[in-house]
Amino acid sequence: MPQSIRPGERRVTITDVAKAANVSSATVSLALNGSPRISVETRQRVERCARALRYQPNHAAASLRTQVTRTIALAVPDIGNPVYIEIARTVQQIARQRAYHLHLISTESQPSEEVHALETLAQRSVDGLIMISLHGASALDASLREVAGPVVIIGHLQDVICDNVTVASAAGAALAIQHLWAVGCSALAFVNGPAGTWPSSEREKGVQNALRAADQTISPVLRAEEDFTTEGGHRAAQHLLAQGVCFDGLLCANDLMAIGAMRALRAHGLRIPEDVAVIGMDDIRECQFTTPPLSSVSLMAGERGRLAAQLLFDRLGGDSGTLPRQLTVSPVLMPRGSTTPRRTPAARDERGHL
Amino acid sequence: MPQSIRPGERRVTITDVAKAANVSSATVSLALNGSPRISVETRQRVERCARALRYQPNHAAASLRTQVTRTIALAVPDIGNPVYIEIARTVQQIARQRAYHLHLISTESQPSEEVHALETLAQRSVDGLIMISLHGASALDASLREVAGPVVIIGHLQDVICDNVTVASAAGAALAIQHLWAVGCSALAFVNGPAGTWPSSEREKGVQNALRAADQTISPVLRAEEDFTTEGGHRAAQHLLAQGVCFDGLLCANDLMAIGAMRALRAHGLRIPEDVAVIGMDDIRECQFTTPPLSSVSLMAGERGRLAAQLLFDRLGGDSGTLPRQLTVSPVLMPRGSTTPRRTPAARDERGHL
DNA sequence: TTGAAAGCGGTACCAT
DNA sequence: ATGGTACCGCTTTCAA
Repeated sequence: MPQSIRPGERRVTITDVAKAANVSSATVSLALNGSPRISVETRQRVERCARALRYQPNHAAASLRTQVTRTIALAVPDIGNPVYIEIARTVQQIARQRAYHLHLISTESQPSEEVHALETLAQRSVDGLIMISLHGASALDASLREVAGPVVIIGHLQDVICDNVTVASAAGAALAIQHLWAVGCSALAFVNGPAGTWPSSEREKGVQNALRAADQTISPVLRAEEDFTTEGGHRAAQHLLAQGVCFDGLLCANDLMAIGAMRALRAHGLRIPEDVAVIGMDDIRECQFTTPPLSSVSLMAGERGRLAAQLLFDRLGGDSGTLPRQLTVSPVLMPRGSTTPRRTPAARDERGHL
Repeated sequence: MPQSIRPGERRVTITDVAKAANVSSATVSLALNGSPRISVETRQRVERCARALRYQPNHAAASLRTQVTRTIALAVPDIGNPVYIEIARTVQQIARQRAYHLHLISTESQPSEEVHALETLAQRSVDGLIMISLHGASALDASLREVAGPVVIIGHLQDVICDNVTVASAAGAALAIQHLWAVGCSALAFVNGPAGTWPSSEREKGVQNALRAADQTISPVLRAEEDFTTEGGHRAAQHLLAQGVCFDGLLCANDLMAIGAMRALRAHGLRIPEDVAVIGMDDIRECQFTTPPLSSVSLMAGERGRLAAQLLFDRLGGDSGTLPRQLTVSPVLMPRGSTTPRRTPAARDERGHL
């Protein structure tokens, strides 16, 4: 007969439940885990006792024995960037579906923190890891080769030594440049992210490709390197303006920077899109709420998260033998108010940024 | 002599290190944990061997033995809301300082998920928990009373049965209303959040108080209940407009809603702040990047995170006997472009929202 | 200063 | 269908 005992200090264990239900601890374990080898009657009695005693299985004990934690980790470079939050939501959702916990880690893009994240795998804190890395994972290469469990990298990989999901961001940048031309821009500026990161060099490459592919004579493209934040974009645009650079179309390496840049441009008396058309990349939700709404190139964040989670759970599902797989998603142009075509293409000459 | 062995499948344990270093596993444990009772010489040898074998302590085993995980959890209602991210960053930072891991959980405001978060405590997955709850924790009351470890609630608590930090959001709402009057508004509208949540009822109360306290005759205050998202604010504003409601000042229950509302107002041909002054609450970073910049009432998110973490770590530091403490922070008005005073107060009569 | 051994709380094998 | 019991890998007495 189960009775509602309030135990003092000691935690209630499987043994307590066993005693209360007059069975062995082994039986309790089987019953609570829904083994078919236990009679319905016994299972129900055990369940009642467990509930009455408010039994909660000790996670550490179980995972020590089973070598499984039912937890995965997601390491992002910056928890303040909405695009990673987007990925986190998707991954979280899929993890929940599979009854896994999600450990969210913000690495602040520091390699030491990234290595630390990989170590949680070795320490058996988590069963698998999805990591978003901006360094082309080159710094992680060594750690990655000896890693102690399934890892999926979102981002670029020197060699494909583990599953990874990328986006054709060079193509995305080209898409953006072409769009700026299409809406009537002729003098383009390009605010890139920090040098040495893979996203930055890919975007650079995409811009170059677009220029080469264009029939028209090459318009001057200017660059300013800043970090991937709103403040970075703001500073970069101010810098461009201070140098007296003349442009009527601006591509920023991501939306956060574009939002910062728009603010700087407007503070400088420039109208968007009449004087300068602005486009970002990522297509974060905020794009819809700026004035004017910010055009962007979607880098399919949610989709990348979904694919990464899928790859990871494939591995966790036992598919550990097969070779690393690489998935690449294609960017999609999202034109909005910040790049609406000039009504009067001829009026372009009137522009000026003062 | 340590040698760089590449073990096959089996994980390398403390025993492997012990063998390699010709000591017992106990000694390895002591040495690696920096016990002073181990000779320097031995410690260094052990450390060399551990490194050579790439030994990583098994977290489950250690925490099973010590009953400590060095992990805390933070449960937020919605990971998509920047204000919770702000709190998460602060908590993360403090946790890192103390060499604790942070488990971030998004409850989507579902009581079942909140209870689940509490259970991770009982399961010994984490040592402590900070939870942001909108329900006034009344649904959690029962679970909270029997909780198996230190908990800090950010938000309202029916009875102060555990540490908690709140913000005087009623006072904040009053602050906002007074500000709208101060800048020359006379007909106010108020878009509140979902009914039944503590933040909503507090804001309502604050608005009422401000009205009562005002000498002037009471201006009509209108309300629309929506959820705490940009979309919610957008819908609410559209609704107000569609009903032909006349107002020149708008308070939204949070910034996300205010941003959505501004978009709807502008789409309706209204100028901000000339036709309608708009103010939100929370003071999220995005406020600075809207057009015009959104006035807000800071609810001190970062500060609340910091205090909560502090309370929690006090408990984890052994201070478990003392009574629950309750901390309340005061809101701060952050006036920006969306509520700049009318140049010509008389011109108010000209306003109209079509 | 170091080693032997007893757990921590489950799970899973092997009996019965 | 159930019970006995040997682990999982580490920490921590207690002895030597």
